[in-house]
Amino acid sequence: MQKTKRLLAIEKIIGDARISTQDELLKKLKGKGISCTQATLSRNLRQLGVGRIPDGSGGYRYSLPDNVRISGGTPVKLNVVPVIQEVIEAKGMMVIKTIPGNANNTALLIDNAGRYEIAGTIAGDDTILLIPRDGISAHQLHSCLEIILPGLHAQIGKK
Amino acid sequence: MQKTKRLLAIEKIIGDARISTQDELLKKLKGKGISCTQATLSRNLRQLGVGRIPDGSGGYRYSLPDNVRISGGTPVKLNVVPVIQEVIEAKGMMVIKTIPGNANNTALLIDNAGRYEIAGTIAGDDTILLIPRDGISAHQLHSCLEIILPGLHAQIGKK
DNA sequence: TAAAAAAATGAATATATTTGCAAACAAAAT
DNA sequence: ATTTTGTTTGCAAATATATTCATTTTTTTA
Repeated sequence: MQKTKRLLAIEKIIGDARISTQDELLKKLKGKGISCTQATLSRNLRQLGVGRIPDGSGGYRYSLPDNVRISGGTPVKLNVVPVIQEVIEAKGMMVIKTIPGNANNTALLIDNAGRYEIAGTIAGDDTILLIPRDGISAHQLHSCLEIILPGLHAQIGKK
Repeated sequence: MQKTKRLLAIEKIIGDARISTQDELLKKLKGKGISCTQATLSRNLRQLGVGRIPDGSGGYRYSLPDNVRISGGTPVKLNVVPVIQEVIEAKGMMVIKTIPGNANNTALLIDNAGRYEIAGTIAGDDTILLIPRDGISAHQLHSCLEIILPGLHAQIGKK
């Protein structure tokens, strides 16, 4: 599944650099060993919800949707991350433990991110089952979660 | 100064309707007695900081920058808005009543919007206290809430 | 108020993005 | 394993958007 990898790479690039045309993005991808046509990028960008907005200095830049913005974007969601206690992989899925009563909040946040990689979530009181789409690797899933909850892994288990 | 009037009209139209091309916008403007060429719109849109983002259903729509978004901006978040029952002002703060068990979800959503106007929120089971920053007027607070939860006021109390 | 400078505009054109369609590929069903 | 169904992709064409240049309009300055 080449597409998944490409989608992730696109988000990474757009989050990190100021990209103003699809051809520019195309070259960056090539630099990472990923190749496709501009037409495909057009479709992918739409699927990812990536917008094109004035950059304030006469040009345009592509911009991740609000709930996916990575680096220079929105700050870490401090209210949410601390509620997560543990992340466990099982059966190709992911089990997320939260402090009591917070599974729903957190699952909602994950759902709202609208990630391609995630087929769905089921939340109890303090446990979420996160079901990845077929073909998504554990690594990809981790990257994806890290995007939704920046700093997640660094914080788990720390007090 | 024809331009100023046009810029204002553009913001209004884009805030209220789902516009997906500049030609479409051109026609709406004509309907309001304002006429210019597509080239001018292209320049104006950039100047206004208006972006073009996927609308979630296969198309694109123009979108006001975050700090200008007015009425019909982002689509209603169906998971959350229907849970709000009532909004009451008290002591310069705002009390939001939800259906039972949903105060946390909703407060979380508000917190995540990362609005400057809001100093913080406290949520019980079905009630949220929203504390505005000093110097924020009731009107500003309302506008701000309307941005986070578009259509909020229109929906309260209905059904 | 007239002259000079700056900003705004339209027409035409260049550039960029999206889409229809057919082929390649992958997944599901038989 | 083979057929069927659905998804992804590239190519070429269609649309949409941005820009150049000449001109007009507005603002500033003298």
